[in-house]
Amino acid sequence: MPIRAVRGFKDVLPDEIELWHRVESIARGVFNAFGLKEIRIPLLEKTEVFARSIGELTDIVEKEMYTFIDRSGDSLTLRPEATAGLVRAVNEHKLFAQSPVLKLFTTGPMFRHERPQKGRLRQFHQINVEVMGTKAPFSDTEVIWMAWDILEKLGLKDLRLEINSLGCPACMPMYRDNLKEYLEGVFQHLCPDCQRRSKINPLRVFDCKNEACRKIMAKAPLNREYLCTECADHMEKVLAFLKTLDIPFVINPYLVRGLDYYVMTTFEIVSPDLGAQSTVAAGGRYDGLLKALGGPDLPGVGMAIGVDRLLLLLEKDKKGPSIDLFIAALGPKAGKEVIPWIKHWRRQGLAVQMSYEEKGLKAQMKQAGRVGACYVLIVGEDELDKKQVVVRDMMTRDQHEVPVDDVISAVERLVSA
RNA sequence: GUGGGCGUAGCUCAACGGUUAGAGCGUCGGGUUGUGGCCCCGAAGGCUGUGGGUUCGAUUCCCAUCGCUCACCCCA
Repeated sequence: MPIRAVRGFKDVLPDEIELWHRVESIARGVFNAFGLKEIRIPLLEKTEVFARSIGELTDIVEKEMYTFIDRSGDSLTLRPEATAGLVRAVNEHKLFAQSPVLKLFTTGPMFRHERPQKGRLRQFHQINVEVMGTKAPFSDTEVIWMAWDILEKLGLKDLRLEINSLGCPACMPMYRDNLKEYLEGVFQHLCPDCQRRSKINPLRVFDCKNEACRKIMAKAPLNREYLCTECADHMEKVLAFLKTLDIPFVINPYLVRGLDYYVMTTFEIVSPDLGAQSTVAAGGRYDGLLKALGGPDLPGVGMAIGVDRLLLLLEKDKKGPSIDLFIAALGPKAGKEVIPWIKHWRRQGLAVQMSYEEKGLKAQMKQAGRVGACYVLIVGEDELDKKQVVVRDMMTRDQHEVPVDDVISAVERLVSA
């Protein structure tokens, strides 16, 4: 049995890499337009970074983290998400002292020990955006806008933006208490799952697929009735900006985030083509997070795009590899003669290949075709005797002779044309 | 963690319980002794995931195990 990759960890093979580059380059373009700067942070953090921010009682912290004790006895964790570590970094380097508003992005792998399924890997990749230092509703909208823009530029169809306000520390507890009270009243009528949920994460009961639970929850109190005027006002402005930008949305009063630090605006962008794990991008506001990690009381809003899920939605276009020039050298003498030329062309940045093995011309032509060579240079004993080499255009199948002394510039002219 | 589906060539898949487990694609070679793609011919490539059991005989049926996958849960 050959050694396999770890469960839930996937290789990105050469055939797929072009898609990754496409996603990354479009995202970078958008971030540049929105004035974001990139930050790169470690994959490993002290466990408390996540425990204190995500929430001790969340599934992520309770049963999904890759946590271990290292050789010096510290409890470390492979990051299950980016925001906590990023906020830690911002705090540690006092980046908020440089400018009142920080607009940052980062990309990379996250790790959660879940059962793998479609759109859910144990190592998965996110593109993260964080805007810190402002409570302005427009910053919420801008974060959503970036996610929407990237997905749209990638040509995704049928996306749905769902949005909700969770309320702030002033009004959220009021709603939670009321909901809990309601759930306690109907407790024995709920399914076992919901009985559990009602204690741990009461909002999740709204998501239950059980018919009886749904009926019960249809009469449950809704959070929008409990939003304080500040939160309601904030939400209204965020939505108004979305309308101005022609970004369609639906309000989903049951939308919850799985991380404790979220307040007020929360959103998801879902695709109908993804199966059960349909969220391509999601995010929200986390005003208390910096403070919770021992920093100043600065607000923040952010989002994450699930890159692996996004890639499931993109068409793989199968245009194979392509290089500028393939050199078919026949015989050991030609093989040697050609090396200084290759050195020169590669220095110029041309993509040049030749066969490692001494093979017949037919085999080399075949290889040239496979690697997608635009031109083939045929160099054999005959050519060297005549001081002429043959240049073949693989598209038109035309070929002509070029003097050996002129070959370097002749090829450069052809390729640049 | 729980449940369903599936494990046969590098890939996609065939094979009523019955000879030597096949095909397409890909790879390599030949047809063309120095010219790619199309065509024709040929070759290499398999412990049928693994271990037990039933049977005269198992890729096929049963059990276990491992892996993949989808869903629950949860989330990007």
